[in-house]
Amino acid sequence: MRNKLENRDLKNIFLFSELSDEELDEIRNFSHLKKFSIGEILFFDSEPYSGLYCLLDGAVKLYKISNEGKEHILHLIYPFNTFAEVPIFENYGEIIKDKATYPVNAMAIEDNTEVILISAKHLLNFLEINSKLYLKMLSTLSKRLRFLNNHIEKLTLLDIKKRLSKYLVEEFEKAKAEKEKIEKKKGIKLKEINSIDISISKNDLASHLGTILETLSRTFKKLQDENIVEVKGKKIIILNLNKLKEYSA
Amino acid sequence: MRNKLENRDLKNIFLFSELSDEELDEIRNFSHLKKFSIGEILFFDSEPYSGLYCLLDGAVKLYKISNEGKEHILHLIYPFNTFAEVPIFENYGEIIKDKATYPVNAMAIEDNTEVILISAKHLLNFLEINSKLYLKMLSTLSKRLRFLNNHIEKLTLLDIKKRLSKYLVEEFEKAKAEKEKIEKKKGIKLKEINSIDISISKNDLASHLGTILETLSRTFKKLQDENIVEVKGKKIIILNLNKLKEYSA
DNA sequence: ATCATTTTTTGACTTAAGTCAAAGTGCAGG
DNA sequence: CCTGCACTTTGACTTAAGTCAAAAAATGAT
Repeated sequence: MRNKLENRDLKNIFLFSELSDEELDEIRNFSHLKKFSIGEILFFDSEPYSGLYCLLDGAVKLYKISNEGKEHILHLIYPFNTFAEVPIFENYGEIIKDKATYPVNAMAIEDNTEVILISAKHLLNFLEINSKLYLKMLSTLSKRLRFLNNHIEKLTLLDIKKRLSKYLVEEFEKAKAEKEKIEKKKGIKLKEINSIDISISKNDLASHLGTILETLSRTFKKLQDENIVEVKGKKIIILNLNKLKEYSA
Repeated sequence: MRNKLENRDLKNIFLFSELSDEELDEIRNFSHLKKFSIGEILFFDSEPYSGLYCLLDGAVKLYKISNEGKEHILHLIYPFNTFAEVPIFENYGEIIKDKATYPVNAMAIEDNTEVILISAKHLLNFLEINSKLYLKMLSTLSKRLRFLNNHIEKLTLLDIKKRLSKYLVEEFEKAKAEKEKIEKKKGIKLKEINSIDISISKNDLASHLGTILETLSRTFKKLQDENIVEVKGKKIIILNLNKLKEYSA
């Protein structure tokens, strides 16, 4: 629980990771901390743009909603990632005219979600002087582009069983990488990972995979019937990783 | 038909539009012209990355293919646009190690498609010295991100009738904007536009809208039966723009 | 523990879109 | 102006996924 924004909060953010304390002080001058409870809206799409967000704690979903109320989650954001950068650069110059809008809706999906809101105008000025940050920003946007590419590929070319399989494999790899990172850092050996903890609601997972809760439930059941996974609420035990990889290929 | 790359070719490209002749000469030093016939592949996804492309003439589709051979077109590229920028910045540093790959497949969809291939390493060096280009690059990527956002929104939240309606409205608006641009430039008055010429094959259009040819055909028929459009081969006459906009909202 | 509320699963049914095959149309080249 | 090939439309059928409703399970407060 933060009451005040500190430099060490900013240090964790890729974009700012190599800045000096003086530079971080400057960033803090045009940033401020905001807190949200689960379900609260950070911003709506089409809302006038106010600035870049960094997530410090909790989780945020970036999503679109159709006229009929159908939702699709484009991104799930976890701590130390930035989001809503696009309007800063899209029509540079226009941001000054306050005509820019957010490209998506953003909602906190955990309690005690803490974010920093960074003024777009000030950041743009800061970047101009600290041009080494441009490459970091370009890297962030490029990675996001590749992510969306892959996301579209999954949505349009794979059926739901394959999409879910792929999601599970990816989450599993992430968890393994995380484990190895901790092992290296602390020099200890942790026990082998054989399951995934789904941190979001099943509803949100369905929406991210481009389907609905019922279909997700049935798809989990299929994988379970084939002895590929075992579903224990939000814990998914991986029984046959190879088969899962086969499906997601 | 170009035999040699000239500075005036580069002038039309947003990224290079404000460079001096000396700077353009430099760019040309690490770029070269390539020509493709319809159906020829510029690059495959997963192929080692060689550099950024700019389209000078013709048209290119950027697409993904599933194991089963299903295709989805993510982008249609028209002259003076750049593509395949992502790998340059994604993991900066890694590009030197030649490990980067293209994120999509690219195929020429018109004869006499002419592109420039710009060496990634050299461009990266050039940008470092001409850092004013960073913002242009950020703008390009940001626009592409918004485009992909909208693309995903359409694919996941709209049915095919709405997707086609939206596509038609967008193409119509584009054609009108183009007309007005010419009118302003030449100071003349052109006759009102009431139709769209679809420049790509119906198959490619279907693939871009996330469907197949037969479904596209049936959907055109529905719009025609409602007296909203009239389909004359590749010419789509817009009979009721308001209704079309209503559908695509 | 018990009850109420939320979340998840299951069942029966509908529907949008895909598949496969055949018929129709148009257009390029001789 | 024909002929052949490619593109497009139409028809009959299948299928994956969505809808609606009810049952079951999990969660959490008292």
